[in-house]
Amino acid sequence: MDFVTHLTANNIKPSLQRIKIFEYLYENREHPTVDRIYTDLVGDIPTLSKTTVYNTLKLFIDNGITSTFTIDGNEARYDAIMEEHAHFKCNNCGHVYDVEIEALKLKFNKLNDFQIDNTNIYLKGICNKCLTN
Amino acid sequence: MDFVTHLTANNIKPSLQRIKIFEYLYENREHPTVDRIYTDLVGDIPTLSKTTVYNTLKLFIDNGITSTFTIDGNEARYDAIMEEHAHFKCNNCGHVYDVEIEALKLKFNKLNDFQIDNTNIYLKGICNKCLTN
DNA sequence: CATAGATTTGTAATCATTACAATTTTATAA
DNA sequence: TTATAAAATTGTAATGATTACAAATCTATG
Repeated sequence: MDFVTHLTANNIKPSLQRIKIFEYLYENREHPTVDRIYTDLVGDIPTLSKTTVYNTLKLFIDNGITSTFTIDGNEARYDAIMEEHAHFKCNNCGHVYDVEIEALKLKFNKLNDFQIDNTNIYLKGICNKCLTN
Repeated sequence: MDFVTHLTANNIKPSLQRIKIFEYLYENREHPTVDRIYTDLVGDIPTLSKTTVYNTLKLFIDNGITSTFTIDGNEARYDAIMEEHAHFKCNNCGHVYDVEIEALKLKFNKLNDFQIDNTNIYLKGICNKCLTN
């Protein structure tokens, strides 16, 4: 993945901050919060501002290379992966898993006359690791 | 629906505030926010405090007679209906629809070894009314 | 090199939610 | 009934994520 090319291809001028933030999102699949992104990157980019992180993520979302969702209505979380998938949060260990969903379109066929642009699925429960321990 | 009985049956002492708030939720299926609930009820109960609305909704949720979800990660919304259903928000008119989902369990069978306690599905797009106008 | 425009930054404001202590109400016991 | 404890309600202040905004910095172009 060439981040500069990816940004440019999506009409985003590849500044240092933008490259680093997208790189972080792409390599860190833990659905980081703004605070986490900022904390982890400010070592690399000492002048980094949290506002820049917000601005940049908004830009990414507007240009379709990042998605956002919230867990329990708290802080927003970000994801560079655009393939549609669900999230599962373990109520025991707190980890958030990505969950593949294949028959997504099929399921909501009853909404024939609705145009579904965006699907957000968020599951909660206990993960397999916690269940077997 | 006898609200006093319903509250009592769920281990909630039926105070005036609790009855009124649950009644409001039950009769108003527009997924109201805390602010909306407060604003609409403070006429009835002039001493009502927004903190009470928060406390009461938390109590309802803990006792399983109300569910909560968020739209676009903004304010929390509340729902007295406990049957599992999805929400669809029209990006044009802003209305939030309830969407029935039948094969809910089926869909996530791949997560065989995960225990799914809670499913939250949130769709966005354009509703049929807006499409035909 | 100079200037305009874009980007980044820091600070202050906003807004939903929570913490917490005081007040009021309700239930229980003498 | 009255006194007292417990529960519920309330108001105010604090928290924390996000946004607004203006100043500072950087980049590209003539």
